[in-house]
Amino acid sequence: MGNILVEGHAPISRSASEGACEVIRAAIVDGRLAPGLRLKEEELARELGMSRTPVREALLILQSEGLVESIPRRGATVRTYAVDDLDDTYQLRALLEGYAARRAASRISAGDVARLEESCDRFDRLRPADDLLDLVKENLFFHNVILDAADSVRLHGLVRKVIEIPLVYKSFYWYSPEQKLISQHYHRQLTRAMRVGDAERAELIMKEHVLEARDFLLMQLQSADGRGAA
Amino acid sequence: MGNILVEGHAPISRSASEGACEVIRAAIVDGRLAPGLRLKEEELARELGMSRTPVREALLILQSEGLVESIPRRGATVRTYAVDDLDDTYQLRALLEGYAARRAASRISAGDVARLEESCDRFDRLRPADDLLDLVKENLFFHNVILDAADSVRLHGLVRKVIEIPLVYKSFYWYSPEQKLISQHYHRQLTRAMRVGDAERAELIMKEHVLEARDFLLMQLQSADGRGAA
DNA sequence: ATCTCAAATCTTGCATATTGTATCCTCGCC
DNA sequence: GGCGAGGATACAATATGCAAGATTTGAGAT
Repeated sequence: MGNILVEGHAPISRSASEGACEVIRAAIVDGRLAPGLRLKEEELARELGMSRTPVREALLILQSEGLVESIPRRGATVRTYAVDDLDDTYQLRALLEGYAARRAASRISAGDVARLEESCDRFDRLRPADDLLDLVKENLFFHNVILDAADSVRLHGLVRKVIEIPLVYKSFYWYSPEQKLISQHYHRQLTRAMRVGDAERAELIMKEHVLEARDFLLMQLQSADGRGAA
Repeated sequence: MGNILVEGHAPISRSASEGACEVIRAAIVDGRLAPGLRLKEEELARELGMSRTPVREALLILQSEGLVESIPRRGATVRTYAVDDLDDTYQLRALLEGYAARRAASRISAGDVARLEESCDRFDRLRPADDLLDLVKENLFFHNVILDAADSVRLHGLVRKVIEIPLVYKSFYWYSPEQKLISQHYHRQLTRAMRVGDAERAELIMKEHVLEARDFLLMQLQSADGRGAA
């Protein structure tokens, strides 16, 4: 690998381990490190300009986050997901994010509602043709505001654990302009439910929103032929 | 600490890190390592008969599991829970275990139903006076069977992350014979719902079961005076 | 007697060395 | 010519060593 890890921005993090963890996580999530790729400690250490120890620690953390699989004595690889797994994951995500939306609806501040509306506006203006990553990020931002408004550190952690999945498995979604429109709609509806504090409705919409994303994703993956694991 | 870590049974685990992890986790969960206690790498390493490296890795894993807190350059401590935190945790547990019960009801095998019934029988025979730990473990076993029957690795992982809380915070529950009777009842009802495959009912009962546990626990903690964090 | 500042000590964080194990390759044997 | 044993190799797992940072303790001053 040709030093795809080191990006422009300076390493803000205090400890080398955390730095390594962030860099590797980012690389996995946005696809620079492809699922299934072998992660050799020494190689990563060399690229990151540190010794193997902090790399080991980073891999350990990523493993417990579920982004990395590690076979004893054989090293670590970027986790691959089977279709079943994705199904499972998205159902959990629907459950948890639905709950988050319900909680958020009765706690959210006016400021956060405004933030949601701004996000919707930005979302409207984005074109899939422009940059897929922007869409993904805006979507993430929207969901994050709700998650924060739910005001439960534990819930936040759990959801993160469930939604942090390599981009490969997500970007399919946004290729379709109709899907983007539908998401736009759901985001607007969610924002409305939040504004008026309708918790039940918020939960319902969020669940459906996530489950539709799952359906679409699974459809894409299946039609992209029978190879379940990517 | 006077070697409270090394228990009788031989270390089955292959790697030293995993072994350390299991031993320390067990010690935390069943209270031999009290919440708030400082965990010094060298001390643990000495007691476990290994070097600091695997201990470090174990602590890292336990940290991501939420059982230990670690301040950079200041070391790790056994995590303490505030009352708010417990509330939060139990609500999530209700959500997740409720979902698990729902899934399990429509998938569970006859063998697992039998296992649930046996667990109920054993539970009936236990007296709080005997050994609190037995009660806690039997309860854990019951919930685990359902969790397994839900047949979702991810869900299992999430629940584990949420229910693995030092025993200190749980044992209160069983001090009261009435609470034990009520739990017994819910376990029986859950088993019945599982047997007939009533998913909605199973979810409902499980949620109520967990939420009542929360209520009782919070009541106990609050009446045990205002010291929220133990 | 108490407060403050500094040195000594303790502890973590990272690096490097060593060991152990699994895989692969090669050479000899069948 | 194919197959298996033994060695070479690559890599992870653990140990050890060293430096930087935090905490504590003690001496001096107020």
